Amino acid sequence: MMKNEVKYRRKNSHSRRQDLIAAGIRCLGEGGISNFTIDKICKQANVSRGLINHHFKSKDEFLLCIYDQMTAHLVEIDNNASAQQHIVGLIERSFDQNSFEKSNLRAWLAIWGEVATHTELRQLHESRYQIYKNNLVHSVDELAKAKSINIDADTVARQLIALIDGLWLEYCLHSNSFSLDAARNDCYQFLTTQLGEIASK
Amino acid sequence: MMKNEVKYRRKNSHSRRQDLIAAGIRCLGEGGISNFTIDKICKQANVSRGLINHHFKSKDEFLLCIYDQMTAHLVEIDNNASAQQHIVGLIERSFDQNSFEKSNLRAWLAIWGEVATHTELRQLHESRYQIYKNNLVHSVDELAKAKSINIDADTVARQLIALIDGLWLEYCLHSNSFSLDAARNDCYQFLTTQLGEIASK
DNA sequence: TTCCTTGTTGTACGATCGTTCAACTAAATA
DNA sequence: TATTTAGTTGAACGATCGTACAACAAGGAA
Repeated sequence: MMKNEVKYRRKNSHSRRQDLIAAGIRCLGEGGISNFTIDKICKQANVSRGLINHHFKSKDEFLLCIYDQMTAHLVEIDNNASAQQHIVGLIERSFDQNSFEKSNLRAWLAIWGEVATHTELRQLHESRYQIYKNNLVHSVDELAKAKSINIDADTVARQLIALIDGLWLEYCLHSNSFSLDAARNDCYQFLTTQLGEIASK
Repeated sequence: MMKNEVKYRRKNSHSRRQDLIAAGIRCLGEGGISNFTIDKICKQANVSRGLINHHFKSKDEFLLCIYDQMTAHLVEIDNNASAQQHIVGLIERSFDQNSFEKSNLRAWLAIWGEVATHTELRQLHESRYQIYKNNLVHSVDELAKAKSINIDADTVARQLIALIDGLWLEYCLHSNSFSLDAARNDCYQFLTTQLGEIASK
């Protein structure tokens, strides 16, 4: 007889939830919301079909947890970083080759598509966006004041977010149209016209 | 007896196809790709379940026709318009209250989400984008030359497209965050920094 | 009026959807 | 070792998915 003939290995609730969330994000990334299926998610996570409903109340709540995971890093703030470092970090992270592979266009499209339907998801989405934007407004304002430049920080933040999102979207949809370097430069050029010279890195 | 006791009224193939396409776009807009269902589309179009497969070979081909319809106006060019009118028209149309209601975020998100999966859809998408962008590059280049401004038209076009798309996305996802007027102004401000003063309308 | 074309209906099919739940068992506890 | 806890399985449910197709009928042609 073999020694380890166990049919499956147990994990504690937290660890298994993480596995399932990662599998869910992978499914979203590979085939959008149509691929976001109990069957396929469980297959991705190498667990049986019924397990996901043991760890999550419903599919909707599961999606909420996935959104939480996907956006957590966007609202984290490094208190040791300067305003400029915060802004530059945001741009660099948005167009970094490594993190880029992970953040998947289709996963985001799917999530955004669901925001209109699911009340709780929309609430979390709004809340995350407010924090994300306020952090940026604060940094832009700080930087402008340090440089004695008179601008509307709210407007500049909105424009920068739009530019980043638009470039990101455009790159994902037509990756051979331009490079990530070009996208980064576009952002820095915009910042320079608004806030003067920025040391990009 | 009533005069018109007909069970249904016929339409020619073209007219019925248009009805179904309109219904399909409405379904996409209301609930994304999950709502894009033969059942629901036919209900929207007030026809029976089986009719759609009579007028379209498959659901995939139907989606292709929908994309064609949704993007047709983006690649049309008015030969009587100046370069500046072309660019201004693009911005105005992107953030016009009326046309805005029709062009629905979720329909676009759903379409973009499918681009990665369906080969033919991706090909049409790439082709449309190339035309759309080339038209803009051409206008930017013409305007810059007329003003004797030395810029890279390709870069400016890319940035403007990204800004428009990003603002549009941001507005759709957080419509109470800023106004369509603000979005328009953002675009004109960007253009002004690149090409000098633009008469916005 | 009768015939014919073709637009339209509605049922049927197998596959897959999200969820439930009884049964099982890995692994910690006593 | 025996008992308990709780993580896991897999079958089953009704609903809905995309597609196929035989039957029907609207409306023009003869």
